[in-house]
Amino acid sequence: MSEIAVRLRDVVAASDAYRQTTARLLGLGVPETTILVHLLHDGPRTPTALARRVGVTPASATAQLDRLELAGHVVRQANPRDRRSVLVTLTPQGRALVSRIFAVFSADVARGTGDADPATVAEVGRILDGVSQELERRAHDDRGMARDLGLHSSNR
Amino acid sequence: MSEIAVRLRDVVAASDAYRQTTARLLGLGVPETTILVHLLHDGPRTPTALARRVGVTPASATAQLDRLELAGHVVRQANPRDRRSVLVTLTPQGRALVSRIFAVFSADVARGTGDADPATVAEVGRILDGVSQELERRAHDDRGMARDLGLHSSNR
DNA sequence: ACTGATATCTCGATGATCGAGTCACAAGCG
DNA sequence: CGCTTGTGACTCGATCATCGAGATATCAGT
Repeated sequence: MSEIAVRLRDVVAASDAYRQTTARLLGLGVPETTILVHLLHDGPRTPTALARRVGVTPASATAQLDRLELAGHVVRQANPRDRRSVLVTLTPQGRALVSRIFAVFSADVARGTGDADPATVAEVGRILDGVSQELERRAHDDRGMARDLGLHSSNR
Repeated sequence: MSEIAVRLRDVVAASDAYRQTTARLLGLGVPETTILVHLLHDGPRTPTALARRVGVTPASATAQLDRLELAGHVVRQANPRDRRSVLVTLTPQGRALVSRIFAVFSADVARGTGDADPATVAEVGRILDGVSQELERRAHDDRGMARDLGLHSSNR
């Protein structure tokens, strides 16, 4: 149980280093690269939604998207459903780039998992899914987190 | 195989949000909190070693350690083995704080794993261990990463 | 002793990020 | 239909963390 937590800590630390290296080699920032990956898997999104996903303010997302757009990786399109908002979509070039990024990551992960049998791999996937959902849920539960961390005062 | 990579992406994304929330509630930055966790599990370390672990320059580590020291979470001690360097160690208060942080994280992870049987959990731990080692190794292999990402130009 | 490498810190400058304010549009109300 | 409230994106000024380079001290090997 705590075994898994320790391993996860190491995986997250390794992922940090991995993402930094990837972003540096591509000449991008880590948040920008994270945005690209989210766009690949989630489809077109508004700047505000991306900002929430990456954990920055919408003001920062504007600047990051400016950089990505200047580099030709994304474009802003009008949102037919809501004329206030903008849909950020990957360009073919951006899609090709992030596909390559994720393919390399997938290959590295597969190399790391070794030769586990498919049933075990499926089980691991199920467990990881539960963990990510729980962590995501907790990350937005300020009240509960503050309580469990032993903080009496509420916000900021 | 790619199944695991997708799950890991979600786990890392959730961890990002989780760490941001934790740091914010504690009145610390994410890098500072990361330093505390590393100190808990790895024992006293030099500023340079911590900087490498967290992925910042030693100059930034100096400022982060200043903040942590000011808050009373760590102290700098002379290194008997090398008088150039400094050993950063947790204060009792800092140790208590980061223990609480990790205990909460562990509980959340355990809640996320659900009621998997011990054998499966052990297998998951083994696989995660392999993945973190592979990612760590790759993160420091600029040459190979650049090649696999399809970049001809070498450095920076 | 000397040389090159390493560790830490300081300092100035750069740059990203944030908060507040602005404008445009949406949705719900009477 | 007007009116009000809420939401989305952007701009701007200011702040703050981070970086690169330099200075100092120490180590290790010749």
